[in-house]
Amino acid sequence: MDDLITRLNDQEQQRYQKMVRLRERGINPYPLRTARTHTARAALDAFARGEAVTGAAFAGRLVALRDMGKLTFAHLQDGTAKIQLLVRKDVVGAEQYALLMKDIDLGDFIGVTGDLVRTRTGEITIQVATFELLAKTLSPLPEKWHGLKDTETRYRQRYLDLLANETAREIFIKRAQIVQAMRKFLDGQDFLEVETPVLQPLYGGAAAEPFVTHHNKLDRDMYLRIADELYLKRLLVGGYERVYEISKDFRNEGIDIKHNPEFTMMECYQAYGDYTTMMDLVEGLYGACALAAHGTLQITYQGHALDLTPPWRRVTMRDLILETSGVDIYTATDLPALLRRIAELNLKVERHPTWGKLVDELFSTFAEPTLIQPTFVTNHPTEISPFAKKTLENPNVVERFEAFAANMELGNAFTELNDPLDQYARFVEQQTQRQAGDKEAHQIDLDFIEAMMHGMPPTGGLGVGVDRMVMLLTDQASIREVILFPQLRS
RNA sequence: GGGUCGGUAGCUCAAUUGGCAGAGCAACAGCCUUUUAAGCUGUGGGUUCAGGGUUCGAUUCCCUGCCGACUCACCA
Repeated sequence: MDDLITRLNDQEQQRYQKMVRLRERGINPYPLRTARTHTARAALDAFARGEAVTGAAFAGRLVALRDMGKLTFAHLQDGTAKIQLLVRKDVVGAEQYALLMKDIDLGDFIGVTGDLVRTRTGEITIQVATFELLAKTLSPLPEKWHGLKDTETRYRQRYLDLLANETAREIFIKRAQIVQAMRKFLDGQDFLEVETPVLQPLYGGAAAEPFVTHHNKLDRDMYLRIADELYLKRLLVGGYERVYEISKDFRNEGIDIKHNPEFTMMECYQAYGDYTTMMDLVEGLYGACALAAHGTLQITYQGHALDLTPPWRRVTMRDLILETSGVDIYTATDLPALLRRIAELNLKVERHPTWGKLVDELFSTFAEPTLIQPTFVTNHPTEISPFAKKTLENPNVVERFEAFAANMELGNAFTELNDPLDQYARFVEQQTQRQAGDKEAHQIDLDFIEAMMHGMPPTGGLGVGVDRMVMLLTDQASIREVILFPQLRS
């Protein structure tokens, strides 16, 4: 403990000395119990309604002190609101008053009792009768006016950000409201919330590199899940018709303004639905969450006015690529033909191109930057969609959509593939990609195939990035602003 | 992983061509009975991210490393 104390800076040393003085006078700086009768919000509201609030007990953090000599104004912040304190030396007594002035610091938790009054300026204020220390603070808090701006400190010591920056506190309240609305919406549609393994012997359900870990007693490597898909579908084989899971997924990829290695995903599956069912679901879900966070479907994101009112625009990937790049992927239907068209556009080609990957590249480069208003982009290449059913008209593309708004992908859904033999063939194709060097291609999951051989109903499935949704609904450009403890470099 | 910019007191920020490292808030000692970024007087507080180099002298210039932001690559 001594080594901790010697590491304290000068302000922390002073606070520590105050704590020692308090103990010497028989005052426990960390008492066991708090007697509270009112939150700041409840008391302010009651008084504003004209009710008298007398002999009330409050608890919170001391966040401002204005010492006028024989009286002091202060502000107490609790979990609900900030409320002004008026402490008069002639009311609390010289000894107590001196305690406040000498040994209680900004940031300390205190409990006060008193009556609510209005000051001359009209502010509803607790006229303090008694006060006591509830918890001593050793480190000074960030400055009251400029707040805390240093991004590294804001993310690494999020508690300081939440204390100093009102908007940060509000974002995570909205996040909770959004997730709550999501659950309520899905529960209301008779979806069953389930939990599936995070720790998996094989990973799958998305194209991504996993985090690898090791089980010591079993002496085998395990993977943190990259998606919930393959386990949730097993539950449809098991007879549940509508299931969903809201959970962390993990992808071992770069970190940037829209990607965190662990992120929250909502996946749901609905038997006897298809991808159009999922479009209706996305519109309903986003609507419910937007209403919970905003009370309206008209939102502003990074300067863009967005209208979430259904129906959202629905456009095929082919039409969108044709419209934005001039390339018709239904004319250039094989790899050599598409490569020739792409060469004309001077577009860079990756090392292991397939027709599907090039289509995706064309889409990302030309079409995606144009997608501001909510849009369902449909009918992706079969090659990059190993879990979706092919369309009747064209086996090169599948019944799939990705939802976009403000150039951000918001969700991904399929008419789920339930043909075990086709599924096996897709896995084999993925394996080929894998052997060609694509680390993100799927491994063959025979256990999943076996499940599907027992029969899976026709199903619509959907994945929605919860962090992305919160970004959109709180107007935040960076995913780090909507994750309490985001991954930083080290 | 590449590029650009940045890291100075507890917090927010200054510091001229390379010449004693400063301010506001916070802290400390005082004054003040209606303030609310209270005010007034005085005081203390620095591994200038770390290590090396150039120089009489480095917060400043150079190199290496660490950390962050943005950006590119990557990313269903």
